[in-house]
Amino acid sequence: MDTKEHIMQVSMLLFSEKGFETTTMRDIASKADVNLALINYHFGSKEGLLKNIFQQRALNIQFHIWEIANNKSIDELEKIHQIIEHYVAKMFTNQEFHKVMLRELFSSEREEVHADTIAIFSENANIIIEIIKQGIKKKIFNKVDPELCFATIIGTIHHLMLSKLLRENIYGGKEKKDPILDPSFQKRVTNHIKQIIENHLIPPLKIKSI
Amino acid sequence: MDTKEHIMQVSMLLFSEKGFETTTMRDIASKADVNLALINYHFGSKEGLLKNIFQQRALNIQFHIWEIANNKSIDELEKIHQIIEHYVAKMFTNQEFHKVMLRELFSSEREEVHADTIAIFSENANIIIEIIKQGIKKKIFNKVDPELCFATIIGTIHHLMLSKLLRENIYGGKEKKDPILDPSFQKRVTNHIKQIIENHLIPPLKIKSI
Amino acid sequence: MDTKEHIMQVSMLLFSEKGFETTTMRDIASKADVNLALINYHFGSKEGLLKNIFQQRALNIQFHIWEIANNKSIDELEKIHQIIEHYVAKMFTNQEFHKVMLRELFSSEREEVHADTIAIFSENANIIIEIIKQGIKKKIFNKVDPELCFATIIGTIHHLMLSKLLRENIYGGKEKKDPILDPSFQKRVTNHIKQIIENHLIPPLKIKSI
Amino acid sequence: MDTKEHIMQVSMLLFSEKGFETTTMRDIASKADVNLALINYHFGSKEGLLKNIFQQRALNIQFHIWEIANNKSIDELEKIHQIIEHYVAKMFTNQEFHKVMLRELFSSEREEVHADTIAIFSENANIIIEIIKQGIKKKIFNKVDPELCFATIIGTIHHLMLSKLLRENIYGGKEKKDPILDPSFQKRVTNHIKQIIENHLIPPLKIKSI
DNA sequence: AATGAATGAGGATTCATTCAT
DNA sequence: TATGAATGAATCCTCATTCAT
Repeated sequence: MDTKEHIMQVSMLLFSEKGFETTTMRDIASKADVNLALINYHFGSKEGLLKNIFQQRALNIQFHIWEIANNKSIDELEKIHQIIEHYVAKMFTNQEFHKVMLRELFSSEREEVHADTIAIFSENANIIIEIIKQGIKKKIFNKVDPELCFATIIGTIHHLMLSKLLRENIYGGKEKKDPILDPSFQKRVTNHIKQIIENHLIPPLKIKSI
Repeated sequence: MDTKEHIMQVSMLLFSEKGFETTTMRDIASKADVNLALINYHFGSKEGLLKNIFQQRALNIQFHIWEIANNKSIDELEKIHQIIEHYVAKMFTNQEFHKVMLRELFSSEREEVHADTIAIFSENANIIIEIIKQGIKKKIFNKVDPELCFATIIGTIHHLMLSKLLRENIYGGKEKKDPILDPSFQKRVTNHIKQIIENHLIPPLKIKSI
Repeated sequence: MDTKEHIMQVSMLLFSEKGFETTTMRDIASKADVNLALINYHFGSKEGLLKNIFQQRALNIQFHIWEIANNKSIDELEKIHQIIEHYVAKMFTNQEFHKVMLRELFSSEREEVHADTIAIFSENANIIIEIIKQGIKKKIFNKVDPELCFATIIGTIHHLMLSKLLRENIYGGKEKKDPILDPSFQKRVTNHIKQIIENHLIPPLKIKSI
Repeated sequence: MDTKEHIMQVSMLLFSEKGFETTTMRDIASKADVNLALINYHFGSKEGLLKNIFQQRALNIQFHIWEIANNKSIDELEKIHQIIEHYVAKMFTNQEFHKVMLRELFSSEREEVHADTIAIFSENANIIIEIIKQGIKKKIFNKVDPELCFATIIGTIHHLMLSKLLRENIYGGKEKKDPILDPSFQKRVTNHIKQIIENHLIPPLKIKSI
């Protein structure tokens, strides 16, 4: 269905901009230029629409993380690096969807969607946490706090998704321009996270002697 | 006015639990056990109520950060440490208010409130960023990315405020118990952020030679 | 058309269970397992479907009453008896249709259908009323109220069609079981109406002794 | 509340004319000349309005029947006569309410209301049935079918409530005028039911001999 | 300061129906 | 004959707000 996909695109945009409750069915219908009743025809309800959006997208995020984790030809540090790169890239290119997802992670209003989102999210978290634990076991990594390392990685990225105005003010430089679409900003963020995590994980130069 | 304060307390709780749009005036009136019309009488409107909550609370956060920044008897690293400690403590003890604030940081629906929140937030951000820049200038710190260091500090903390269910799943240990009220968790978080930031700011090779 | 007939059967069942307005086209389509648009294709509209159901069924009820009325080999009392028997039998075996009919008799919403139903019904009423008048004229019957005798006959039967729950409560005995499908209940009802009407129509003093 | 009572009056009229589902909240609001939202304010929902109407009225019907049943100074036949008189009078003067009630007796859509109505109705039925059983035991009455005697009494009355058009056609005489407001018709109905029931209950052959 | 009643705008959803194929 | 998509009108209800007291 072309129309169905179109409605999902439009509503994802609106949900990401205005939030779920603030976006009305009329908003969606008018922006997508379809009949109001058609949305209910295709998705059953407003919440059904949201669930549909999630089902379609949520899984493929998970898949790539899993692939990285199971790549036997790279070590734990490289895995973490690749995951960071992947996460940042996904968030920056799929902003709308990830804003919607972040909203549902935050808000527990739509219980079912909330629980589902948390479930997917937790699985990814555990993959990353396990990699770190493995690195510690192998003594490649310091004895860090694996869960909170995850919190730092994902928290840093999420923080940058919070608000356009915030990005303009803090990360937009002198011109206060939203850097989200600037590819060099994406690189800057990736590097920062990689380095701060590496500096924390890897023992800082133990045997520097003559 | 005792009643006024009572309404603000109750509504802050509700806003933090259910979000601003989902919380109705009737919810507030019934939970606060006051007449519906009285809320409008005191605060003018629902949004007026929100603004009132912010005005009352937002400033004193700012004040303490500013105080730390201007404490001439401590160096930049110590300033960063104290700020991290302060932030974590505030967030954990004032959960409700900070959830509401985080929501308004995220959502741009109520433009004025959003802008005000961002403004306050940005000021705090700049204070911290300036400290880091100062540290770099003094060559106490590495040449890190000051803005993104702030993103990491605040992002890590905010991530832990996102959702009770998330905390239970990822940070709740085997019993999956929300650790937010556990004082040792607060300590754990503080230490993690302090260390990860320190490892990143301070040149790894300090005295490691003969 | 097999499909057409099938749709009518299914919709009659639904109309009798839930009423006309409460039954939706979707209900019918899904229960009959046909496409929604097909119903409109065949019957023009929801009301068209109802009319079709009536046209198909209503006439043959009338016919039999008329036949009994014109049977010259039986007297008026016997005619009344046969009509009672016929009515009760029809109502009990064709419950669904008669519930729909009773509904339309009661509700004047769909004016045309209501008027048609009343028209058919009134004709039958008049046939019965005429028989009673004839009996009075012939002095076989007492000087009763012919119209209200009809009201009693038909009212008693209709009362038993009102509600399953009512039948269970009042006529279901100790086990509160709906007696409508029990053939002995049908006999009991027939006998009761026959007797009460006979006791009223026929002069009580039959065996004048010395 | 005067307004509340007014809304109930108006909606009872509309429900009796058009039925519950066909009557819209807008119909009620406009006919009662009140704001649409006010109805929900007072009654919570459309069904709440219906329930309110029932609660207010249903009980006092029951009370009078019970009083008659427990009057020790009159015999069973007199009790039946008084009940018939009472029922007919109530139905004719409170047409609207009784039409609404009859509708809910018939329709099982609003389950709770249906069950409540049946419950009240069944209680009244049992009072009457018990009187008849008592009469049979005392050998004042014939061995009739007590439940179906009740069906006849109430069925005859209900039949006359079914439809204005029906009354005009069958009971309206030559001018086809709805006799419901004609007091002589009420008397005629009362007498008919009294007689037909008496003829059935009381042994026909009393002392008719020399 | 406080209240119960009332309001108007707007919410999601459901409905019978129609269209294009 | 049959269908999936689409439509417009109408449904009940909820909301923040205001009014009179």
